[in-house]
Amino acid sequence: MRRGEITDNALNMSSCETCVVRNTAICSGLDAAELGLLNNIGRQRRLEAGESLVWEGEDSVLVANVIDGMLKLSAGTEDGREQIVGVVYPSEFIGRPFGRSTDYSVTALTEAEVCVFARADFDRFAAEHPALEHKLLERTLTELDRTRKWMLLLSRKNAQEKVATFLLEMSERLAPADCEAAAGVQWLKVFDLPFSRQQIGDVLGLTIETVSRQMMALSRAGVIALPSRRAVEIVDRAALEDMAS
Amino acid sequence: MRRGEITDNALNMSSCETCVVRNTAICSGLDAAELGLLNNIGRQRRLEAGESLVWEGEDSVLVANVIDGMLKLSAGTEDGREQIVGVVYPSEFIGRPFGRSTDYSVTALTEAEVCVFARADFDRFAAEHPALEHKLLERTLTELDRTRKWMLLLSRKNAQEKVATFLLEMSERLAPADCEAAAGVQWLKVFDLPFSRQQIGDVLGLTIETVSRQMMALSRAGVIALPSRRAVEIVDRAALEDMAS
DNA sequence: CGCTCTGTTGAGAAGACTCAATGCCTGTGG
DNA sequence: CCACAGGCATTGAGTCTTCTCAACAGAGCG
Repeated sequence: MRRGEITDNALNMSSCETCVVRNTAICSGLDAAELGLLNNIGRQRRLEAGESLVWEGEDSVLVANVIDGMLKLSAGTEDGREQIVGVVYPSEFIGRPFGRSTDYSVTALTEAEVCVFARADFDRFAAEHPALEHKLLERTLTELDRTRKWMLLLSRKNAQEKVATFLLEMSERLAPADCEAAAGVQWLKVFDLPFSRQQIGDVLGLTIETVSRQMMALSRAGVIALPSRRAVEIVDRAALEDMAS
Repeated sequence: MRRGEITDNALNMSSCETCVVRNTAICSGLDAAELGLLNNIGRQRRLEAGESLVWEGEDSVLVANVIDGMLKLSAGTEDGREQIVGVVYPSEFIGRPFGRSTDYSVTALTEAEVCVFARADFDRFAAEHPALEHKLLERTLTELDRTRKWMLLLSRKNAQEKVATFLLEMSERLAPADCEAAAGVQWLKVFDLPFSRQQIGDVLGLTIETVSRQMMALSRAGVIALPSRRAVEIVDRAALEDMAS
């Protein structure tokens, strides 16, 4: 364990410079010297799919940046109903700086690579680096907008609209970032869902059976194709957009 | 009009110093000199109940601080379904700095007093005053947590739990801030709802009829009393908490 | 006193949920 | 390479909650 951590740090020493999200994460406003300091307080960590980083209700002692992979933020009622309240993608930020409590769990959906900080260390660093706080503020504002938009889906859309909207969002957010270079490709025609049917249900506020029925209905209608369990092909995007309302 | 604005500014000149939310709003980190500068770019504005400050889809040119009253943030689908995605209370912040688009409308629920800034002016000021950005970041993080918690309610709670949760939240958030002084009173036993039944439905993702039926059921069960159209008395708080799940 | 707006009540329909059974990949071990 | 177990997904039948549509009641106002 000790051994492993030292190795992680050693790897980490060189990794801020070479980090794949170096120019898109909140670190992008920092110069080389600042980056060195940040490097000292953070460390990289690998998560298996299904592994949790933070648990609901636990004291929030960690914050993190996602380097690779996807994670879910989930909240639940006492009686076991769960809702995924957010999905975190590479270069995005996880955690609640400047605060104690966490109201949700953070769990890896795929194998993931994150850059972890002790909250106290991060808070101190952020307080001294306004550029970083500014980036974080912009991100948080964007995330708030996105979350509010999702509220409309949860409360006012029916099962068909929810599933259609979800598939469209996935086809856009799973598109690799460098597609901007290969301009024109803003979304994927074929992709693998990083979610099980159960998890899709947890995102959309539906049961697993309803998700399954809606996906099958879309498939039967020729709007999408389902070549394998996790794979989706968007056959008629215009129709899917209509159904998303 | 010119006349009016000058008068507003004149009033405003004295009002930052005497502002009732001076110590709780994002301005609280600023010293007298900074406050003077902020004073120059902002102006106070009074809104009637029902009056809108920003419209959905419109370019976001304004940001504001709420001095008094309550406002709603609402989003809608093309076919007219509406969802209230947030409620803003005194000392809270409205708007999307550092960004173009607005995805929701801002409308006064009660008569309200707000301190308005042109977004460009505010952005510039914020960039030069990290303390203000820090306050704004904390607020935005808190709002994001609150919004995520509301998602759980929208997607996983039934009508009874939704209405019970709503009434409890109202009894807490409508409690005047100075109750901290009169320690122990964290919530109100009797209060006037700032929402119509329709608006409660829009907050909870329910129809007006369902809201009405649930309120009547709670009343019949002796958990609450409804002395008038807008008034609510919490008779058995423990029972109401149980029902909120 | 009547008008309008908001809220309440009722009956029926629709959508999603629950429970239960079946089918189909995937990975493991013979 | 095949057989089998376990997990995930699909399908079906029936129920329940909420919505929809429609009528009515009551407060507030001119």
